[in-house]
Amino acid sequence: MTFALIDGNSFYCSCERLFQPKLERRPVIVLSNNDGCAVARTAEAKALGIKMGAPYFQIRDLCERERVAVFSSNYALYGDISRRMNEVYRTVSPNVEAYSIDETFLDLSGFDPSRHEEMARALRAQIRRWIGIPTCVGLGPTKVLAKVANKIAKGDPAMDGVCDLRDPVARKLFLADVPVADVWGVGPASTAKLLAINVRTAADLSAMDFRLAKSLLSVVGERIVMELSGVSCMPLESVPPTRKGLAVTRSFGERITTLDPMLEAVSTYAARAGEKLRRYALAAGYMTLFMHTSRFASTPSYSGSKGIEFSPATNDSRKLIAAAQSLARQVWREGFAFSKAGVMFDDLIPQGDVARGLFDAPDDVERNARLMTAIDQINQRWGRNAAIIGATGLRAAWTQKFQRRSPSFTTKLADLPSC
DNA sequence: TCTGGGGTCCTAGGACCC
DNA sequence: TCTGGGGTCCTAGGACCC
Repeated sequence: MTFALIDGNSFYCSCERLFQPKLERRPVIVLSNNDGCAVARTAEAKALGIKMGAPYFQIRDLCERERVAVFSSNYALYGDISRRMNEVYRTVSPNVEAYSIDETFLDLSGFDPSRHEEMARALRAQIRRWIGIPTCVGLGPTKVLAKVANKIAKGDPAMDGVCDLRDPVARKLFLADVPVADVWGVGPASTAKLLAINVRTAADLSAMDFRLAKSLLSVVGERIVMELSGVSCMPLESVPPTRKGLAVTRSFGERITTLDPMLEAVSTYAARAGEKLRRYALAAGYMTLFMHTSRFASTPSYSGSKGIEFSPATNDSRKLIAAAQSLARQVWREGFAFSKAGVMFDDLIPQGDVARGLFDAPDDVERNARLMTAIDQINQRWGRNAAIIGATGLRAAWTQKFQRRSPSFTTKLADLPSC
């Protein structure tokens, strides 16, 4: 087996640079929703000491002083660029797994092994030329090793964007320099356990007795050890598995202290979740609503949630909104400043499998589905919120802040770049 | 006083990912 | 003043069964 993992360098930042080439050498960061934290940083920004997840208010002065270009996140743009990159990958091989918005695994096993590295370099050059995004590629006999290889390529400019860990001898040397915390699947809790028994590097971990790994880190750890030692046990998933849950949750732009705006917010989230469900042709059998105060605030804290079953399962926004409002009234407590709320859906089934409710006339089911389709089409054509269902909110104080959003260069006609 | 030995299913919570 | 928004998988433990 040979896996390649290709991903965009500082992906969100690179997307922002695409249309503003003058940013090419400047530090760039992209903020999370609500302009909360730094979630993407270019090499120049990392060099300034800006950490992943750093709250923006803590680094604002630094950013101004160092002329860091700061952007609110623009997921419409990043999603569109991501889609184009995957189109290019698929011209190389149909055996492609789009793992995340900026990472894709390719299975190169069908090609001549002596050409794998050359293919990786060619693909990288092609993405740079056609789409403009700089990338790195990791090659390995397993997914975990391809991930490690990719990380090594990122950290060492001398590798020119490609690291090949297929050869076991070379691999041993490379892995000895990789901290165990940098291995895919090894988080803070596992790192602490491993360091406690003196397993410090990826090489140490790959040499670990896999029964010990299992007792310490469960089957997840066992799999990682096997993959690191070159035994593939994580197959390429070219068909995405059916999703199990779906959520719409948001922090508020301003704290919510009264019930009405809360009802408005959760109704809006429920409507958005309805759109998502219909886009995937799914219906939900269970809904959970939650709201909580800020975990950073010193004011009184409260966190509450409550669920409700839908029988039959539904994706009708009006039912979702009614349920969200009813749950929100039950969870609501006076006297708190809420910072976030959300709706989550489980027990998802294909829309076509929904049993008709006992009291629904056959025509109703059809009619309701047509109404939802119509709303979705209007919103798709005329923009989100062109058609809304009563009680969902639009420009309220609680909506999020995106003060530094770039234009939607590729997905909105009005934002098309001009010269 | 002594009080079996399995199964299965479900859920909550932890850990990890980007 | 200001701290994201999604997901998945695994395990432990309780409920329940015979």
